[in-house]
This record gives sequence, C-alpha cells and structure tokens, in this order.
Amino acid sequence: MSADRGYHHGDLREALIETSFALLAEGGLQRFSVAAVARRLGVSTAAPYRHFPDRIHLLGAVSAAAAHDLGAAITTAADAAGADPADRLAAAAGAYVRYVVGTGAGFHVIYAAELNGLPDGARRDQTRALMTVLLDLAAATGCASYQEAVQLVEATIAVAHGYTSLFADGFFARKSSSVDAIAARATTAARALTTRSQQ
Amino acid sequence: MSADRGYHHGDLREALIETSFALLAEGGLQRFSVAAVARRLGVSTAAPYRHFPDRIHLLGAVSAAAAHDLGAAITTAADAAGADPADRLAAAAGAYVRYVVGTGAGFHVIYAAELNGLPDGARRDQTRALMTVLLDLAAATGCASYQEAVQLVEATIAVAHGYTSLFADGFFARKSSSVDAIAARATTAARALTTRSQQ
DNA sequence: GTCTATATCTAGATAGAC
DNA sequence: GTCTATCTAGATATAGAC
Repeated sequence: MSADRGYHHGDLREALIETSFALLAEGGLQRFSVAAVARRLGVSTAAPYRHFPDRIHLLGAVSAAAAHDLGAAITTAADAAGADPADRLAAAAGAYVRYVVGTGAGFHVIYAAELNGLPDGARRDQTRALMTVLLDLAAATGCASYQEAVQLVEATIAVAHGYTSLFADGFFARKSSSVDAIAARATTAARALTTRSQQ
Repeated sequence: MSADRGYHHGDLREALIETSFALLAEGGLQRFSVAAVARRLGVSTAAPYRHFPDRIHLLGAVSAAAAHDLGAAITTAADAAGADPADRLAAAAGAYVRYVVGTGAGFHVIYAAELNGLPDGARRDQTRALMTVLLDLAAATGCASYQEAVQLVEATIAVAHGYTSLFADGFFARKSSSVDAIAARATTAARALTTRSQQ
C-alpha cells in the first residue's frame, strides 16, 4: 500500500488514496471530500468516480491501506522496544500517535461506522491482521483470558487515540506540541496500564 | 446552563443550545448544522440567526454551557469518589465519559479550534473554571510542579476522551457497549496513571 | 421574533464528448 | 480515463413581509 506507483496519468487510483491521507492529516474526516482530493491532484471532480464508485469506497481503500501500514508501524515499534511484553505494547501506543498524526487515519477512519456495509475483502483482511497484531502484543503481557486481552487493547488504543485526537484538535500548548513529545507521553501512559497496581 | 427555560416562543435561544447538545450527541460535530437544529425545534432555518449572528457563536454558547456542566459533573463525581486524591482524579475520567457520551460536547467541542477567535467572555470564564477544577484534582495527587499537574490532566483527559471517542464511533463490541461499562474502564485506566510504577 | 423566499456555496454523483 | 457540463441536495446567511 505504499510501494511502486506511477503518478496520476499512470495511476490515479493510487494517487487518490495517497492524497486522501494528506487531506485527512490536514483537516480530518471533517474536511475530507472527494472533490477536494481531485482538486489537490489537478484532475476534474468527476475523475475519481472512474476509480471508485462513490466516496465510501474510496474511504474503504484508505481504511485498508491505513490498517496495513499502521499494523506494520506498530510491529516495527514493538520490535524496537525490546523484549519486555509491557514495553512492546506501550510502544504500540506511541506508534499509533506518530502514524495517525502523520496520516489522519486512525481507528475513527479505519473502523468508521459508515464503512460497515462495505463488502471489501482487502479491507477486512487488513483490519483483522491489525487487530491480531494488537491482541498478540496484549496477550504476551500475561492476560488471563481473551476478554482481558481485548480490554487491554481497547485501553491502549483509547490512550493513544485520546492523545492523538486532542493533538489534532490543537488542544496541547504550543511548546509541548511536537509529535514526538506527545507520542512519548502516550507511550508512558500506556505503559502504566500494565503496571501491577501497588499504591 | 440547565435551569428554568420557557420553551421556544419564550426562549428560543436556550432551546437552540439544548437541541444543539442533542444533535451533537447523535451525530457529532460532523452532522451538526444550524439548519438541523432549527428543524428539530420546528422553527424556520432563519430563526436561529435572530439569536446568534452565525454558527460559530451558537457553538460558542454550547461550548460555554458544556464547560460549566462538565465541570460540575466532574466535581460531583470527585466528591462521590471519596478522599483519596488519585481516586478523585480517576473519577473525573469516568464523569467525562458519561457527560460526553450523553451530550456529544467533549473537549473537541469545548476547545474547538474554530472557536479560538471568539471574544466570548462567558465561554472564557467557564473553560478556565473547568481547567482549574481539573488542575486542582491533579495537583492534589502530589505533583511536584505545575507542569507535572498539567501533564497529568492531559493524560487523564486523553484516556477519557479516547474511550469516549471510540465509543461514539461504534468501535466497542455490542455487549461491552453500555455507557457505564465504558466509564468504569476509563476510570480504571485513569487510576493507573497515578499508580507508582512498581513492576 | 418568526416566517417565506432567496442568493451563494460546496459536495456527491452522472451523462456524454473526446 | 479524463474532461466539461449539469443535476440534486443541504448548508450558511440575508432581505423583507407579518
């Protein structure tokens, strides 16, 4: 989902997906529009409809690509974090922040309710793989049950998504606003989720 | 911001604010529109403009009311949580989830970037008061500095906002989807943020 | 203070020319 | 495969009647 593409007039389909990421990163789903993507690429507003039947299918393709790339980013970050399972899961939160601030495509896009009816096999495979990556990281920390692993994943993503979303809304003070600073805080907060309670 | 209002034809201004909350709770900022609020109240789409010069000023009034009510909800929850400062701050996360799921008006609305230019004194006072409530709760846990308290507030809100926002996007499985269940998990996760690390 | 009517804008989506 | 042109729909906002 990130490899060898010719540029539009060559591969408009791939260019539409890439430019969708750029638009999402700048203005969120709020300001995303098929027309804006087309304008950004210098093609007519009708052109995208040769490649995607409607807006939802374009977002579905973005969702699939994001699930794939985010899963890869998380795996890479976990491996870089070393052997401790709790550190590896916490690193996933930091990777989430960095990926989503850069692309605008977090879980609110990947798992958007409006995509639920889409019979998109590629997307289904990528989202399942992403969830498997997360559940494996959570299970490795010593969860007693599948249910517990699910809830640990939810908590980790909630922390990461919360930081990302407040950051995107411009909530954090200027001086604390570097992506890396926010990612580091998300990692620290996520790490606390697996620390055995000991007051 | 929640007391004695006659109904529209009596107090349309107040009714517009209340109905804005209902719309935000149902569809988020995404689907909020002045026209939809008017329709819901059975008045013409022009009527709101007799009370607010434009959409932004209506959202500003919503922001002020939300900051006030959320601050009150957090104070109440903290007091109900008892004397332990860490429990009191964690309770704020649970109160945030319950309030924002019910009203749709979280920090992304209260501190929305599009409201930054608004010279709205009431809103400024309410948002400052809300932040003071949170900083006091954080400081009481034994923060070494103002900066540390700010970051603890940020982490607590990030957790709460993350849960809320994933919940609103329909991410959680059906069976785990009661507001109270999500609020409880947010409280637990927030509580972990102040637990002294001890592996 | 509210209504009807309207002007303007933007988005989604389609038809038909090239 | 892309363009021009166009239709529809919904939103913001204003003007003027009542």
